[in-house]
Amino acid sequence: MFGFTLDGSDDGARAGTLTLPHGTIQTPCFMPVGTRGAVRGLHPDEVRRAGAQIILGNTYHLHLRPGEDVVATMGGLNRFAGWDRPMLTDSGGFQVFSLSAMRRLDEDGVSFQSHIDGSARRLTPESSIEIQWALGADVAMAFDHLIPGQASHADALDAMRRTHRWLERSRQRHDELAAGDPGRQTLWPIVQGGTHTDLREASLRGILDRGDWSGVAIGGLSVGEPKPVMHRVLEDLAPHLPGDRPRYLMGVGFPDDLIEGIARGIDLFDCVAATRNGRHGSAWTADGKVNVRGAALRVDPGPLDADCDCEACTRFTRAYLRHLFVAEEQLGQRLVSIHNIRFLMQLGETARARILDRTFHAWAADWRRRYFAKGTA
RNA sequence: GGUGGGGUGGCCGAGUGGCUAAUGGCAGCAGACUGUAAAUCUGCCGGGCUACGCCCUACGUAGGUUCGAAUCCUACCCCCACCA
Repeated sequence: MFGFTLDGSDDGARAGTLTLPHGTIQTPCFMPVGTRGAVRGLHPDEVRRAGAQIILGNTYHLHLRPGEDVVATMGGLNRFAGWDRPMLTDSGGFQVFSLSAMRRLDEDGVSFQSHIDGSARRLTPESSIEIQWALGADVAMAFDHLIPGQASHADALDAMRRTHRWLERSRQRHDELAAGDPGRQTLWPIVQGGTHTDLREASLRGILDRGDWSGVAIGGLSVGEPKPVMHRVLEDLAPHLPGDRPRYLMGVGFPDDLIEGIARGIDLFDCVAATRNGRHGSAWTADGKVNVRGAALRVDPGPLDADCDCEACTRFTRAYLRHLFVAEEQLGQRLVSIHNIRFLMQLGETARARILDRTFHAWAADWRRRYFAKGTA
């Protein structure tokens, strides 16, 4: 039910096939984020046509609204959201980080003050797993503690150890729930440890000591640390990660992050930037970023990205997309979101092909040169 | 024709003697965004410079009062409301 086969590799870069209850996924692959059970602004068919193979949901947000009981009653997250392919739910661990101003952390778990109505909400490793089980995604994530990229060794150590303890509890609860239905959902652990090599390795060791996981996630990156540091962490980790399991770099990234991640053995990515930046009028192209609201596009008859096959690029001009943004028509936000998702999906698809014919690194070098040439990325 | 109100930077609109190149908002321009508290946020926005400072031009027009005026006075032009 949960499998991963390596279809090919090219000096560290990997191409694989991940099997999940709702379908298979060809990697490397970007996963669009649908925090509240919807990829912001988009119809599931649009997300699918952009090439998405799997999307995310979020434990904290779906727990607050509509509540996992509602989702479970309505047949689970897939049916509820009209998405019949694989899904993954984040544990709420990221909200411990992003909502740090309105939560209190203790050893047992985290107490939030709801960002919606101020009410008290509590997440523990056990409750996060219970919520995720009720939501019913193919992959559940362990409840982790991530910290800013500048965190000290001491703080990173503390958070890493807590993540270990919480992983133990997450796994136990998940085992209990999955005992009666082992093919329903798998649980993935998350490597923490900040920017510190010894902690990253210790984190991974602690994870591998605690079970035989069907996938391993790397978290706590792209949270304020310089990009070269993230690259170094990935390089530190690569030799120690199980070769026959998918590797998921959480919360990353931008196009160049996908290239760098893939080059260092990452198989899966997720990031809100494709849709958020899309809504904000920033589009990715092979030649770097394009500010869709910019005056330069006023009468530009060309497509956003000449090499892209998305619904925005094959049908509309840059001038029209700019007009939609200037006029604040929602269609603009949707089209650029679609484009950005498609752009990252295409990146994964092309990288996969290049890995399989073992020309990935040369291709990546060309890609970087072109992407950064104009200095807009 | 009379009475009253008003004319401020691309637009709307504060400001009623110095701290005003002039609050705000809009429009315009540029930028940010990485497991989504984000259809959000930030910066610029009269002109010119040997620019973290200086110089010019500016609050309907023309004069005047004053050390100093968008702010006070006079005349004129225009707009609005009401009365004839």
